[in-house]
Amino acid sequence: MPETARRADRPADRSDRLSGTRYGNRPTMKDVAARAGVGLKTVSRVVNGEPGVTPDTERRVQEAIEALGFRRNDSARVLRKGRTASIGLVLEDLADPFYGPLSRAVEEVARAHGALLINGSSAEDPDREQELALALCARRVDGLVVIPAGDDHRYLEPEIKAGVATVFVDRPAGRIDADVVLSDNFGGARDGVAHLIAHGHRRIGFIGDMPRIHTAAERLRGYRAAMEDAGIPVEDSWMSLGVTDPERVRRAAEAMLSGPEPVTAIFTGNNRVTVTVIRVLAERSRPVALVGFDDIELADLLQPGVTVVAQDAAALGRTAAERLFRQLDGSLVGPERIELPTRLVTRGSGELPPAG
Amino acid sequence: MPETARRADRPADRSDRLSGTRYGNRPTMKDVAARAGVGLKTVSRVVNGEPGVTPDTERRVQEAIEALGFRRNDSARVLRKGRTASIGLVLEDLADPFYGPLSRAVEEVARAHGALLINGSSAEDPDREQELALALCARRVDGLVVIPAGDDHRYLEPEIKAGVATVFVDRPAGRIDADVVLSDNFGGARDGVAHLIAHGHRRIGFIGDMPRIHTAAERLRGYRAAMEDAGIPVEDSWMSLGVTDPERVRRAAEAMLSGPEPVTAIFTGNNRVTVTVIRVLAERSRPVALVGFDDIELADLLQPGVTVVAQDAAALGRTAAERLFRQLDGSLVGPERIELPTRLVTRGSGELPPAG
DNA sequence: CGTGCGTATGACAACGTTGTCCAGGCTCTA
DNA sequence: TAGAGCCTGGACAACGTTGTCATACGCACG
Repeated sequence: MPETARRADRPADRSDRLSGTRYGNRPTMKDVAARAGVGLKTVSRVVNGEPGVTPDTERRVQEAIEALGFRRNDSARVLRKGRTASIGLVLEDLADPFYGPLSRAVEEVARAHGALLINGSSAEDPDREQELALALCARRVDGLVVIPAGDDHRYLEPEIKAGVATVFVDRPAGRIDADVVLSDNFGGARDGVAHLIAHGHRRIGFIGDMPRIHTAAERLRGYRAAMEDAGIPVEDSWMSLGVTDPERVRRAAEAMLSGPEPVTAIFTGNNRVTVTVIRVLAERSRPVALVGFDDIELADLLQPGVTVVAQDAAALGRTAAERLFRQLDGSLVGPERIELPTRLVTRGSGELPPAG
Repeated sequence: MPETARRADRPADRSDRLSGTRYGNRPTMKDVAARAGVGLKTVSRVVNGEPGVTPDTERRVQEAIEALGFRRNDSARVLRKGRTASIGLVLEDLADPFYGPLSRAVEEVARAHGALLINGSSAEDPDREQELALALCARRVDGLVVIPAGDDHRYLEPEIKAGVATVFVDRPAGRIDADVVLSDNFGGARDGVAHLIAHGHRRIGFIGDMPRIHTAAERLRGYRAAMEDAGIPVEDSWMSLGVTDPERVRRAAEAMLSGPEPVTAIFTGNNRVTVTVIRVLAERSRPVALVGFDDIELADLLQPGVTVVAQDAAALGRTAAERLFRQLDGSLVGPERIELPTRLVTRGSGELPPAG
């Protein structure tokens, strides 16, 4: 059945919204032009605020637009103009409180540049990250902000070569040379652990994510560095890696808190781990010091307040997005790695002296 | 200067990325066809997995696609096909922890239907909401999930008429008839306040947002209803409306906790207010009961644990998105209002007996 | 009064894809 | 072996917009 016939026929078909292939007979510039009795291009001029239209003509066109409920089809516009004024954000999990502010910051920068934000969660799955990133490229986003889930981003090479501005955040890109914005994970962790050492701790536990994740590896490295700087040999039983789900974190924490020589302090490698460890410690009578990487909400209201190494998620997002738009300006020379400082926030749990 | 000339010229121009109007010479199906020595449509068939291509031809095409780094231009596809396989989400603030899970839930449903999610924050500004929603319509999203900031949505009428599926979440649409998915704000608040009354409280304070916001009004109504059911006359000094920024919440709370007849319990109208009130109460020696609307993270770890009326943000998002895709299926009859139940989570703060 | 110029307007092609339709070559059967 | 029918592949138009270019008109000036 030809398209045109379908348009006119069967207006009462109840599944019209879907089966009507086109956008339910949306008016086009041609329709507006016909109604206003002007040429197609004149409508285009009015819609885009281009000069060279008499006030009288403009008024007629505006009336027609109003009457028909016309709205410019940006798909066609994009096809013609080449740029979409939209950027993509691939993150790990929108529901994670860390990414809310980050995402919001990216959005604000995009908005300031007149661009929309399209985003999706990779759920920490490299394949899904790739699928998502390429889908965004197919939509011809002008740029891409990616929080890597995988560690090989060569699949983006053709896209970058084709002009898609790309910035990686939170974790570095894998096997390609690209802009990266990250927190000083190493320095932050080192400072946090040094803080515990400064308060007299020597047996300090570390619970973090798999070292295959860059941030986790860096934080572990910071832990080791601080211990080494203090001349404290690290025992294997103090470290628990690749552990994030609450049950395993709980077991790991309990393990290092038991035995003849339990740890007197714990450094946690991310917010989810921190929360679980707080629960474990709350059930114990003997006080254990705690410093966590990433801030958590209400950390100051707990007893004791939770000392953390805080990252500025919003600053990460903002910096990345700004860098992306500067790529689009063409005002950047080459890929760069930007590291943002972390901040140690002391609230009590990190200042507890060693017990036992 | 003609487009084609520009393409080829000045490859070394350092602002190439921007000034090159087109997508940096991206290969098209035509290019792939030429390289593979086949017709344009054959490439289209291969890309879309349509039948009618010999394995040998398909292989040649695939090789050409690989070699050129071709990626289908979805803008053109959308223009031709009419549907974009993307939906828009207009929410209040991505950084608000309430909207993270909601947004994520919408995304999951979209993904299950093969659609992408484009979103933006209205920052509680009706004009910005409208601007955003219409921008999404210009992109020809198939559907729109809106968390209203304003109370007049007639501007969406032409869009809805043109076939844009639309669902409002968390707050009802203003002045148009549309699908709405919300929490039982009235019932939840009433139950929460009744809970306090059941524990012996009579002088119960209420701190909430401006009643012009639907959810705030409903929660206030729930508060009043519970009090009335218990035969307790409400004094004006117990209620503080339109107060959300921390400083003013603090003053409001302190005011109702002072004087000759202070309240012995407080019901807070949303999570931000709850958090501030927790801080105020933490500084006081005399225990004051507290029930908050919206759950907050780590609420169970505080002393006492915070009793809340919890909404299921993810369920709101999921329900709305599913309803949206059912609109697109054409399997729905008319607009409907769906109310999801809330859940009272007792953790201690709401079970404190009246003091003084 | 004619020429020249500037401004308002419209005709037309192109953007990259997909749907329609037709041609040519093949197989299968009578 | 010829004709019918099927399968593969390609030519072409269309989607709605914008950039380019040509035209027509009005006005000032010589």
